[in-house]
Amino acid sequence: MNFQYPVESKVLVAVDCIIFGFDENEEILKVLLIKRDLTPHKGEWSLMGGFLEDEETVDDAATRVLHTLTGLDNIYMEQLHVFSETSRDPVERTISVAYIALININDHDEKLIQQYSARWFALDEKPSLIFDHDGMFNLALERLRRRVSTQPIGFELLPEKFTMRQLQKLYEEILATDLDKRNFSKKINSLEILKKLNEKDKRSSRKGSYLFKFDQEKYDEKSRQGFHFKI
Amino acid sequence: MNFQYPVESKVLVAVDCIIFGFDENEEILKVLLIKRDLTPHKGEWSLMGGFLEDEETVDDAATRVLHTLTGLDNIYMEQLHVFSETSRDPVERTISVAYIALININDHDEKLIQQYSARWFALDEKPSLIFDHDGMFNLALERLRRRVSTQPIGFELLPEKFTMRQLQKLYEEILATDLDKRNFSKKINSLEILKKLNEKDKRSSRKGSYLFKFDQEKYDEKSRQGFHFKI
DNA sequence: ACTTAGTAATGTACAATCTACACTTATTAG
DNA sequence: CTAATAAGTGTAGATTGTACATTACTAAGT
Repeated sequence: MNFQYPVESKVLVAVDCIIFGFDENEEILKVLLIKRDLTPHKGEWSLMGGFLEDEETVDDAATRVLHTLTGLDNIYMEQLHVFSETSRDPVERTISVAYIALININDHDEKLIQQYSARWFALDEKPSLIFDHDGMFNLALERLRRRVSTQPIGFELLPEKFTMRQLQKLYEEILATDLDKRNFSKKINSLEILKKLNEKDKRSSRKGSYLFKFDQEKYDEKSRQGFHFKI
Repeated sequence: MNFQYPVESKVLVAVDCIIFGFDENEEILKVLLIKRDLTPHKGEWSLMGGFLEDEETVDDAATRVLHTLTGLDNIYMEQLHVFSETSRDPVERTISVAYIALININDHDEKLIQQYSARWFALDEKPSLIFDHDGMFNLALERLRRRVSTQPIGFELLPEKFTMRQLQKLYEEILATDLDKRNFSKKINSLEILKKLNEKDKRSSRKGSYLFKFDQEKYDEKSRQGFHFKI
């Protein structure tokens, strides 16, 4: 095409990822942060991010950034919000598209985490972040809280096979509330989107507790029939 | 500051607005579209949009764009999603931040609408739009359907004073469903976020129907106390 | 082989909310 | 004073949510 728009200002576009993980041992939610190695604010904590490249969508860029830090593909990821205060990045005008990502904390590549001086932080130990990253984090947590009640995304934070207790602890942690064990499993089971396996996790007790798997096909089928996930 | 990022590609950033309005007479939801006066696709239907300027946030840009077309300030507006396919705009690489806006269809400035060759379309008469604007519209409608059940934003589409019937028709139209009159008003009243006025709308019947106002203060107070709007 | 320790698994009664459904009331135009 | 028109309202039954305590299972230790 030969058309061109009248001269308009172009800006740098970045993506920043709020990466949540669930620590199975401590049974708490954590966020993955990196020590920034660019000036300004070198050495301070920051979200993992990167700039949009020529042949990428912003989703592509976020996928790339997530892969770079974790070594993982197929990470659950969702666009959060565009942050565009003119002074948000003191270096140059940059707008940033924030993404929420959910990963199983045991899956990621330790070497990469070290290479980027990254660290998992319990939410109540999260340091202050550079630029407007604290705002991004807060919005992400809010969104996660709402999403986890209306979409079956909690499973993204757990291993493929998990116990009912793990799932409950995950929800309790994200929603910052206590739940009744009986009511919780009743509720979850009534959704009919989990497969109960003939396999037990024996680490937690002599009796062992049954493992479950999220049944994506069943969920998709039910969704097509108008089912809405709700916890 | 004297730092500078290594050379990264900058891109054009646009905002595009999906503007919904509720036609009180026809009792249907409509969308405001403009006839594009730029090449390419000159003369085809499009969302109202504009480019991000130097000293603006994307919210500012959307506010400006909305004001330009409607003459209105304080329009309810919400960031929807970033669209960034590399080929989405054939002229130049442009990413667009889509916004949903809700306005009272009777409030806008007729002259401006004419000046921009804009027109309100019933949803089932919406023409195909340029670029990826159909995708933006579809996502906006989905989002509106979810939002209207969980946030008190339906009122943005009605005049300040409205009847219970109008509110119900609005919900029926957005949710594309029929609702029971008794259950609906019971539900709405139980939320206790409307003020019933001592004033009737006599246009619709000899008896006349009471007018209501959304009580923002009461809503804010209840929200602070953990209340969640839900229809 | 029996006891113990420790978590897993499960059911019920009551309260709250949702759903379906139809008649009476108020008003004014004629 | 009658007719026409939409507004306004209640109840019973079904479903869902909530609070709450006991029994079941397993293996390790004696």
